[in-house]
Amino acid sequence: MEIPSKFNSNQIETRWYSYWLKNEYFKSVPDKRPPYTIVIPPPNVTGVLHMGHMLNNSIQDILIRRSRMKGYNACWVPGTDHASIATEAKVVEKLKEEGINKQDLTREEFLKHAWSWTNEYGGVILEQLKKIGCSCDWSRTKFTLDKEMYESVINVFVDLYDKGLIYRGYRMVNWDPEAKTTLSDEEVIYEEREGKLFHVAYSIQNSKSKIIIATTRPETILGDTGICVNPKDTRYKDLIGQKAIVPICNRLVPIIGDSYVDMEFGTGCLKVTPAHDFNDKVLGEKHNLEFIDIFNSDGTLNHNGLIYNGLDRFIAREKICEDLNKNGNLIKFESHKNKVGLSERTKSVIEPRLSDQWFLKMEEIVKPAKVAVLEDHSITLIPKKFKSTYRYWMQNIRDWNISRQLWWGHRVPAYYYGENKDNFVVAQNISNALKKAIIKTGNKQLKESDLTQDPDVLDTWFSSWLWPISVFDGIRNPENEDINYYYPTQDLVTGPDILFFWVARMIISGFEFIGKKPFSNVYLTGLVRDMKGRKMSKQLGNSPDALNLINKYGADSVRVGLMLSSVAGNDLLFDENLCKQGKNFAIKIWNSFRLIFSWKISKSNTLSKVETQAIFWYENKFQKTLEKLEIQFIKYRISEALMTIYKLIWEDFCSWFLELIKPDYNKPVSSKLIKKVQIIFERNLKLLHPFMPFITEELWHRISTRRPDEALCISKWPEIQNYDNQSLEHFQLAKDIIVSIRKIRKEKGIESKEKLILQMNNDKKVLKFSESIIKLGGLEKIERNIDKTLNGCFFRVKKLEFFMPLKKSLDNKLEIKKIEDELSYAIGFLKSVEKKLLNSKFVENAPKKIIEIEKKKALDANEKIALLRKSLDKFN
RNA sequence: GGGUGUUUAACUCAGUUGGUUCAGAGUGUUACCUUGACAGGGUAAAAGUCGGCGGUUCGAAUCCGCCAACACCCACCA
Repeated sequence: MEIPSKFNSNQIETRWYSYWLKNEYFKSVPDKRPPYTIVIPPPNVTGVLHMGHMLNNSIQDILIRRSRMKGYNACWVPGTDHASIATEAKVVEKLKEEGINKQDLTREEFLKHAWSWTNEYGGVILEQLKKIGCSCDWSRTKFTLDKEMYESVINVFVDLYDKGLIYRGYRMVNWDPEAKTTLSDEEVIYEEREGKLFHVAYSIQNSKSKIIIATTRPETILGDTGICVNPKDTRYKDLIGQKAIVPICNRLVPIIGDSYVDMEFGTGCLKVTPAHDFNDKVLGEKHNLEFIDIFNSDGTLNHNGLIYNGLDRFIAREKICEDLNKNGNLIKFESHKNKVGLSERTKSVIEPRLSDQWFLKMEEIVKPAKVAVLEDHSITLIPKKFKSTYRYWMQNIRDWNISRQLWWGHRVPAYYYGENKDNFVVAQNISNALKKAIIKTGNKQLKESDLTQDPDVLDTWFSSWLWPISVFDGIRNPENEDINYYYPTQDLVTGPDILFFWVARMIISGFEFIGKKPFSNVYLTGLVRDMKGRKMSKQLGNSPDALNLINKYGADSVRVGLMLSSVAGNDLLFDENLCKQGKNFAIKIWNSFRLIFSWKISKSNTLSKVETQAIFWYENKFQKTLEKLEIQFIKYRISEALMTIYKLIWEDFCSWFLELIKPDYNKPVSSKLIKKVQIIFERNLKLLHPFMPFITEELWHRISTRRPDEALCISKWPEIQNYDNQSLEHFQLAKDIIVSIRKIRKEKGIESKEKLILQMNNDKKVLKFSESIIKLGGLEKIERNIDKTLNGCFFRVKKLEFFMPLKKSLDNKLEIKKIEDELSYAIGFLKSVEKKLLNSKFVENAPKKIIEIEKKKALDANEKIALLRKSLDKFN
């Protein structure tokens, strides 16, 4: 097979991905092997691949591919999320461009648009995952709105409702009076605005004194149901328990005490409007205050607004101020900066408004999830620093508001009969609902058409929290083969920003619905940021186009680039140069392959001494590296593992091993050597495959013709074997000597072609790799004795002294100075060690081991000093 | 405002219960090297008072306290 000199990544990527798919290497069905399962964090169905996905999914692919090679039944389940808020917003926007208003559509019409949008763009991101090499079992692809997935969510809702864990309540939501819709927190932007702080006097019942409050929104006075002061505030604490009279509407409201009130702010007195402020709502609930809603849905005042009924909230504000002033209740106003929440789309000021919602009681069901992570450690968070975040959340858990005022999603399975909102039943579908309603009311005349389903849908997380279960249909069918085999899964890889939203809730649901944890390890990646440390976002436009990067550098290289700097849980500053580094690495591997397979092969079946040494050393080095790699993987130090392989291949394999066995120009190598090198090369490819799947598969097939069952991606990961550490130390010594020789060559300007002689006084047996030293040092030979009469220079490695006779005349003074410098350093070092050993406190307190080490340091230093003195003798 | 982290070479990061020959890696930088896989390369070198101050200890990058800067999550102040 001809080997192109240039490596073209794009060509091989498509070829090998379709080869993998054709042979169904990624497909998994339960069998006798142990399972290794990962469920993908489902990306938004309408999303496009960004750097965060690339990082996240590269890590999952590395873990999956390695496990597959290690003999596990690897199953990576892909899929997408319907992402109600994001998707609905996109659809609304698109319709708007076409001149269609959401309000003008029926629910069914809108959903039709949403589905056609989903069918058009949905799954694009999954195709993009294929581009980066993700080895998912695509036959298992799931979407959170698929029929089975939908049913699972509904079943869970009904189940939790029947257990008494779901209840109806109300909650403050962000209301956009212009669009007349609820906004999620993400859709509200806060803007600093210059406003006014009004000081308003409230009379106190049965008293001539007044109490003055400060407010930015005087129109909400009409909804006031309390006055609050800090109980520690000596100015007001005596008033607690008394009643105040709200101006204009003359309502009698209690004066309450709560430490929430900041004594320093305004007058230290707070008016409480529970129906129109997030904090006031909390206070209102805590102190049992009345909730009075004063607004219509369009932001005008309602009947509770009395004479202001029908006026817009901002006009009402001015009128009320005027009237307060007339009545003498407006003491003063001052300018005041505050943050105002605006609707992202309509830019109108949002109005906090009470709204009916569904809630899930959390207190009881979180218990096993707390234990699993914090007590029995059956679930590990990586890195473990996230445990404290997890703990904090779990201890401050609040009931989960699971309803959303949207159409795109799983519709709340509650059915109302009659006008009263409290008359409803919860059921899987309308026919079940009818049965329940008939039983509940005793009215056999009820028809399906008398029932109205709740218009809201469920929070997206209320479907994603079931993901590890529902992808295996474990909710509807808890005893099926898949769920029994694949669940619990092993690893979950995701970002720390959704540790609470998603990860914690999956743990909760796992225990609640299956009675088992959903996964054993959670690997939390960092956020991908740009070189300035900014989060990558569309608004900033600082996110590189992921697919462009792949085209430019190749998928393998981009994967390497991302992995090189991504320590678990630490944000990574993404620099395109890292992809370049990845590409250089790919090219290096490609060229090493070209070198080996360009050699002429002789029929000889022997190995030279250097070749034997090189193979022996590399075998040992490989085993030691493999051992290191296993540890790094156990600890999920994936970027370190990549660096380990990077160095094994670039340094050990290319720079040392290949240089050692490289034949002289145009000389052949023995067939025996080629066979050995081939095995070594194949094993290198195996270690590298999870990180760089495409180039490794390509080279694997170039080495020899393979049957389909011999593909690299399903080949066996090398088993760890014993290795000889001492030999590795001996080779390290040889390397140090070679480096010293190269240094002298450079210093003295000796060409690499010129053969040199190395002399030493020790027995040559101390050098186990002398032939290797001769080859890479460019030596003629190594001699047993140092000839002191010759011109040349000394160097020392460990405790050995070497001398190289040189033809060039040398400046002896310089040589002497160098040795003297080294000597004075050694003497200084010895002194500091001796000082330590003379310190009685050190000797008394330090562990024996440490003292031994110090003693050895002194001994070694003494030996070195002697050696240096001997070298100096030569010059005298 | 509450919480959680981070701060080590020009850059991105390691540094595992305080203790081996004076803190490591990759990239970058500098010098030299091109007919023999690869200039997308090779060989070598330089580069850090471990954020600041104080404490514990025979000994601190590592443990404790305070301060500073930055980041993320939560709540956003009448």
